[in-house]
Amino acid sequence: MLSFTEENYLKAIVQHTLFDGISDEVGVNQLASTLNVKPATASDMVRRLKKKELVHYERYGKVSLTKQGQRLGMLVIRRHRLWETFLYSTLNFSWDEVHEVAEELEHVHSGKLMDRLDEFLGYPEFDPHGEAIPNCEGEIKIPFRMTVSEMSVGKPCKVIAVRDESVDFLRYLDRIGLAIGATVVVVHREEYDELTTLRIGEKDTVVSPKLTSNVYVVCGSCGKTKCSC
Amino acid sequence: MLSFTEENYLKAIVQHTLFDGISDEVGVNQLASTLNVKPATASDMVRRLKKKELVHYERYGKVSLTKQGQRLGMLVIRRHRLWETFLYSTLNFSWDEVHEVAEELEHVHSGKLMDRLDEFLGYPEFDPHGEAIPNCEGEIKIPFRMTVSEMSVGKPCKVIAVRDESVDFLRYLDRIGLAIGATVVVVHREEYDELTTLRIGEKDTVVSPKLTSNVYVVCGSCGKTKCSC
DNA sequence: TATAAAAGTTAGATTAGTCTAACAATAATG
DNA sequence: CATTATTGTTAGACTAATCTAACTTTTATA
Repeated sequence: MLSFTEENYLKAIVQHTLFDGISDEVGVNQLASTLNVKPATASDMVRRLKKKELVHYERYGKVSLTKQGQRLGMLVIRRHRLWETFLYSTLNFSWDEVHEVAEELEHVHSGKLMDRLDEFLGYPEFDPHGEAIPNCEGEIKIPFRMTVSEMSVGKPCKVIAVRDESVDFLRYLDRIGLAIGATVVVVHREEYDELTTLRIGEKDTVVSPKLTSNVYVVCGSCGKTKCSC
Repeated sequence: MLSFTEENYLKAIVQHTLFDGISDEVGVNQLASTLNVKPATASDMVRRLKKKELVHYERYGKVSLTKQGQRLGMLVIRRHRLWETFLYSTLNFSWDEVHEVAEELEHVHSGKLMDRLDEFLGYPEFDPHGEAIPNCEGEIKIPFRMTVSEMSVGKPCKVIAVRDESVDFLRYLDRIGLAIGATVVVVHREEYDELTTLRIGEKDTVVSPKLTSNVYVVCGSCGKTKCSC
């Protein structure tokens, strides 16, 4: 049985290698900073995960997941996302409240519980932030996704998910009317300071690259990520 | 914020002092044995709980709860019993499966979550074992209860709760048809070996004092614990 | 009431997870 | 390519929760 800490490390490694996927490996310092621990701590822990055959790792090298490590990490994420969905759809939490509570619920180790909850929720495909929910084997289809920052000017597109789950970010989106399913158009992109003017509904809002790079969209006409509309 | 361990100690002290209530204090060894730790461990821990002002305690003395300790212990029990009810009524777990999972869920610290869950469940008064659920202040009406072992011969009575939540015990009850709400009659009580013959529905079953002392009942005619029917 | 049994404590060790401070290896850059 | 910056490691210390082994206090009983 994995400890909370071990599960959090695996989850963080999945995020860096599978999801934010520039590379399938991650550095110890990077890991330390996502987990809010000092590099020394992460360095120790990575060696412990290696001994348990959950990660591949060599001294001064990068960290990547073994088959088993990936499976277990994905199951933590499955639990997290199913609980978020439950809190949002069944208990009427708002989308900025669910993450924090799910951080605790995700460590409850009962496969049966998660399968029953999944059934109760009607086998949802996505959590309240639009992220896909892994199946009970820890498998998931990771779609190639586009952010608003990569979207060409004038082309309507539809919001399908958000990457950042922080309360501040999600409340900000609520304020400017940006929700999952909303249609947005990049009205203007200022090269000088990278600010983007976004049309959401009827209203134009100027947003930062920090925002645009955290909102995933598909083409508004064909619904695909890569299209020629 | 309390640790899992601290919460488990408080819960155990509540069980011994408030619920199994012969006395409002409990010994260190007794505590150690319910928590499956060595006396030395419990002795240390009790001193830590005292420093946090959760228990009253003096060297070589007994342990009892402070106001705060009792409140926090009762809230753990509230969470446990609400989750049990959720697992049983919403996710269709059987009554012998709920306890184990609830042991993990009870440590999720979110008052809002519990209040919303309570609302979702329709403010249940009792968990699947017939035990009362404390309110969000940690308060509860502890009824004076009678067990089958105290019931007089020939008098029909109704099962309202069970004390033991172990899988073995609950499956045994299922097998002999003894459920919450069932009517039972003590047909015969053998003084020599304390075995009791119980009529459950149409069938007579011989049971031990271990069983009879773990099943709570009320009078079958008037529904009260103390009656003159 | 003296002694044995039960209950409880203390000292010293262990493991998981964390830290700081000093050091070492690798990568980036003038 | 030498120097600096970044990244990662090691050593030593700390806390929470546990253990064993030896010891002490309280309680029960012969």
